[in-house]
Amino acid sequence: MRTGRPTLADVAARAGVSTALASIVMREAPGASAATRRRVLEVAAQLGYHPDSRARLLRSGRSRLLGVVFGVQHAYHGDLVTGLYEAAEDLKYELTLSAVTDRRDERTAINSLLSDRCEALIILGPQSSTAELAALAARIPVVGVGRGLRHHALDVVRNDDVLGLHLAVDHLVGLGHRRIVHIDGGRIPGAAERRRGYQEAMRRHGLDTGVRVLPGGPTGEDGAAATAGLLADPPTAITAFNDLAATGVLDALRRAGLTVPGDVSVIGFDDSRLARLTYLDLTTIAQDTAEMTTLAVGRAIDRIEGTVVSRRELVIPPHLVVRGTTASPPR
Amino acid sequence: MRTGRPTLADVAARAGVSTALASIVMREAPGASAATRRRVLEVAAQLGYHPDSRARLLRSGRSRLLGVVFGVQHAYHGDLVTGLYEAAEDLKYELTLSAVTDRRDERTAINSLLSDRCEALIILGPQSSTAELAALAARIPVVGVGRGLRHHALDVVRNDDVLGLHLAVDHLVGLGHRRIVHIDGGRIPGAAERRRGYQEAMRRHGLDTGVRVLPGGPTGEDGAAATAGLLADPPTAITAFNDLAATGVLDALRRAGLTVPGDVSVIGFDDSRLARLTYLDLTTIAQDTAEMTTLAVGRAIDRIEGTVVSRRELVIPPHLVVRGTTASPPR
DNA sequence: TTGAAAGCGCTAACAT
DNA sequence: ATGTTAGCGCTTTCAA
Repeated sequence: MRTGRPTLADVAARAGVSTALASIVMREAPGASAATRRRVLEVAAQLGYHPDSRARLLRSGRSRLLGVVFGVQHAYHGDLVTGLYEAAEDLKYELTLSAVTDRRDERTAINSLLSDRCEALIILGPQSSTAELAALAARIPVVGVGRGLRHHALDVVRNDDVLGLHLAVDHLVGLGHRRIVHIDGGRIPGAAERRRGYQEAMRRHGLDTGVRVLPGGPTGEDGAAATAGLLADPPTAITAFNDLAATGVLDALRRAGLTVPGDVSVIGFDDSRLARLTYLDLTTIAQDTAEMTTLAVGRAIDRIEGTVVSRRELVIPPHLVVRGTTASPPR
Repeated sequence: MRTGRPTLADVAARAGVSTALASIVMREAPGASAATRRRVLEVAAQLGYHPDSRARLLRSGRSRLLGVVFGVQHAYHGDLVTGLYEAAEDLKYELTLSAVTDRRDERTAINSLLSDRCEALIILGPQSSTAELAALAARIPVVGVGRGLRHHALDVVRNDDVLGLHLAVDHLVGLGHRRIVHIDGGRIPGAAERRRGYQEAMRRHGLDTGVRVLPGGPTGEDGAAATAGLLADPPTAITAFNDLAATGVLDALRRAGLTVPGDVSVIGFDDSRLARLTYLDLTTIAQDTAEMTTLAVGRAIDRIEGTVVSRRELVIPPHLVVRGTTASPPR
């Protein structure tokens, strides 16, 4: 039984070359003959050799590592991580993931990344205070994704939540709705912007007097509870803070004997997996995930490489996804 | 402006001690006076020093790192990763995550972990062939989670899918159902076991002649399609391969004018977030996530530390979660 | 309790 | 094209 894993020295010895030469081969750097290259690679495969990334990075000074903090429970973060991998790969950087869970907070996740010598941090749905993140940014580039962070030292890539609700309201008004209610997200990041987007769009359509915002929250229960208060005099359309809340809205409406979209139209927000279920078939607002991840990685690398960048906050327009929960109002 | 991040040498110099002593303090190892400890820690905080985990691990030989391969898009993997973090923390090991995405395959994910010098691999829902994993296991302990892998070199922690369907059928029979249909998962891992569990349980209740397995799959569409074939002569209860398929079943039933659970009872499998939505309120079979993750980490560490282990496959009993989609059959 | 020195596995600079 | 040497930042002897 072998005690350790093979090192570059093992490979070099067995191939009858110096470690430096073996290193050149493993790195696919120029400066080795085809024959040597072949032999070294063969021995490496035979020995099951994998370069030690820690030694490699330790020596070469740079890690070309992008640290990503994400909520492993957030379905949407999964989509974002997928996009980040693609964007990073194209630019020859690698990702190191650090999860936030119920018992592992963002600080812990960040510290672990710092010890991994990442060259920049991409934080999905940052929860730390702006001050904390700004302090961090003094030592390493920090890019927040999804939540607005107003600070001159922080880069942010986020969805245009205001526009999202403009699109939702425009769609509904286009269908003929005038009595449109917004169910709020409370103090959840993004809620204020969505609320404002709703109000602005309503005014733009001359529906100032119809503006009606109900207190709500991000969960299905929040959506259902808010809807309960609506049943006495139901509107013809409801914009929910997010898809999950929208499911609560749908549930409450149907339990009350109202049909969707026959009696009431409903729009969610996020285009989560949930919305795509044929079972729900929810009209919703989709964030441009690919664009956001590409920009986040690009921005992180710009910072690392000292590229001068003008705008610190990148706001990405979402788009409307029409499915089965919106239609013209009953007449 | 400083060019790099502070090293242990920087901290040591500034605190007026040797790096060896500073190292002792940073590692919380015994052998430094309280005064020294305080001073070093203070300087470290002041400098924003974070130990370089690469150098640290390189030198100390061991990494105490557990590599975790997971599907970043799989909601359930999120639950598992959360559990793994907790289990590892308790045992003083750390986790390194490597995601599988549409464009990043399991092999890539594993190789990256190998280069990180993890001491064991925990693979959630392994997709590689048993042969491939067995070859890997010759070099590093491999623990598969969730999917059965029959090989003497591989450790596996998985849910008892057979028992899961026993529980489902027992529950339905207890409610008075006799006409119970199972919608199959096709070639998805676990489908064969669930099918067998259904058949066994039906026979155990003397319902041999009522055994009816419909071809299906893991998606909502699969569930809906299978249900369509049932509408001419609907059973009083349906066990679906998983929660997602169950949503398709519910949708198809309700569209056909049948009520759940009034006319037909439905049981899912997984207790995913989906099932817990008040909107769905799906009776389902829950895997014991905490138990599985604890055992997976324990088993990985047993292998690393050479503890002798008898059983290579650990099969964890799931439990029934009764919600709103099951009731007594119509009379 | 503290310090000096060696070296983990690798890459980079310089030789040949 | 290939080899030699030094050293990344840390931990680990070993000695003081």
